[in-house]
Amino acid sequence: MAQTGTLTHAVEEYLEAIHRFASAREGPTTTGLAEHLDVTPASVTGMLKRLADLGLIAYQRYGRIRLTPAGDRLAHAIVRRHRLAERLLADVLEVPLDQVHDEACRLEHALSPDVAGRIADKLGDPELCPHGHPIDAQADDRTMSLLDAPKSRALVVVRLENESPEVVRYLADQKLLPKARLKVRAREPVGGGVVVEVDGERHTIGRELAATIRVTRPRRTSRT
Amino acid sequence: MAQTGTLTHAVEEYLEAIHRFASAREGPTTTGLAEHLDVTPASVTGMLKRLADLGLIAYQRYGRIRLTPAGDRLAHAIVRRHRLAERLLADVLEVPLDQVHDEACRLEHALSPDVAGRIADKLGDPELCPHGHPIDAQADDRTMSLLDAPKSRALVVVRLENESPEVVRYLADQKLLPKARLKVRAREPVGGGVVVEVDGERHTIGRELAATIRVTRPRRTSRT
DNA sequence: GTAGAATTTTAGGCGAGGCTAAGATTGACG
DNA sequence: CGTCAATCTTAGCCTCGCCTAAAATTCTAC
Ligand SMILES: [Mn+2]
Ligand SMILES: [Mn+2]
Ligand SMILES: [Mn+2]
Ligand SMILES: [Mn+2]
Repeated sequence: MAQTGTLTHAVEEYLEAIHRFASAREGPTTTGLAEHLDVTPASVTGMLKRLADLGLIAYQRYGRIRLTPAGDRLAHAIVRRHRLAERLLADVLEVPLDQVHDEACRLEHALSPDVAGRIADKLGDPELCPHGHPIDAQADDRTMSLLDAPKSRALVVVRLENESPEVVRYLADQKLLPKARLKVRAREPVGGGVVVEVDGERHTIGRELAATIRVTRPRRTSRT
Repeated sequence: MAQTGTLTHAVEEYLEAIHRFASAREGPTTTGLAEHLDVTPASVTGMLKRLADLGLIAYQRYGRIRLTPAGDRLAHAIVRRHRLAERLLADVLEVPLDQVHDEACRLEHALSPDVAGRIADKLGDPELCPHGHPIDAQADDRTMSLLDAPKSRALVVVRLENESPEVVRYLADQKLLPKARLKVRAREPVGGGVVVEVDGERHTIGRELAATIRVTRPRRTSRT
């Protein structure tokens, strides 16, 4: 059983990745993790064994990958540090949004619980990271994927599941960052994209990308 | 020849340590580095070889350890990130001074040049770390060790060469942090300490500790 | 149900960076 | 100058985390 302070960066990175897949309701797979972490599937298998030995995941060969309660607790702590780091970078240091994720992904391993707490204090216990992910409790999720969203209804972007620099930069150009208001105008048939209207303009978002954008009907309270 | 982004944390940590010894006019030694880094002398020898292969230090068995120009440039960059991190922790996040060094010692490896630059911007290009070490150029050093300081003259603490939590906490208690004004009142004979008067009170500082406190005659401009 | 494709795991290997124990070198001192 | 303690290096070993190539398993389609 692993102790909080004793995890290597690699172990933390795997826990974080597994947690992300699970949160996105996507079963973590060997290949998926390999792509996400930019290592080979063989390396993932090796680490999965080690994580299982540490009691952080439940797993047997060729089987499902799931965090144990202990692994989940640790993963949450890591993701929390990541998101607090993102807020510090974005709000205090004014790092451009598309770089924020990658920078935080290194910082998260260097933040002590104490410093993380001080960041939260300093920023007034923010609820969301700059991409719209909750920093603390996962709460119940009333969002839907942009891919599944109904046509012609007012919608708000809640969060971006894909935080890579290219995606964030692209969506920033389209004004599709969290809090952006939009409507789905059309859906192109057979594998085509989603036509959205945002800020008076229409763009087409490809299926794969649309699937990673979570939206909701606007909350009455959020109309500033 | 090593590239900036390609250094491992361990290599960075050794460069930093070697740089610290050199800055403190103390020749870096295998044993000294081993103690500082909390590894065995044998491990240090192994790493020294690797650093020599990388062209970062000039060194041959049983010989002097010196940074090459390339190693020195990298070491400076690392130490600069360390001290900027310290200022961020101390000034923005209000981390207690005695913890600041250790936290920064992990953060320094996770800061990109871009983020380091933004910290410097945000803080208005600070000149000193919270322990009194210069963040950029080393400039000429007019300080002396408290151990060598003349009796009965007004002195100011410039910096603490030893930034460990115990030392910083102890000196904070004695009000001997940078900018503190003091006078040497006496020197105990044979290995004894230095009796200083600070803030109206007298304390005795042991030889070893006194040697790590750098002081100077007060600059006329610094009398606020 | 089975062939072929996709996925996953094993086997074997490597470099980084530690360790211990043992040997080499240096240097201090009588 | 020689001896002995301190310092430093070598030798041999270990774990972590990655790799490639090959084998095993599962999934998909017919
Ligand atoms: Mn990460
Ligand atoms: Mn985020
Ligand atoms: Mn460090
Ligand atoms: Mn400092």
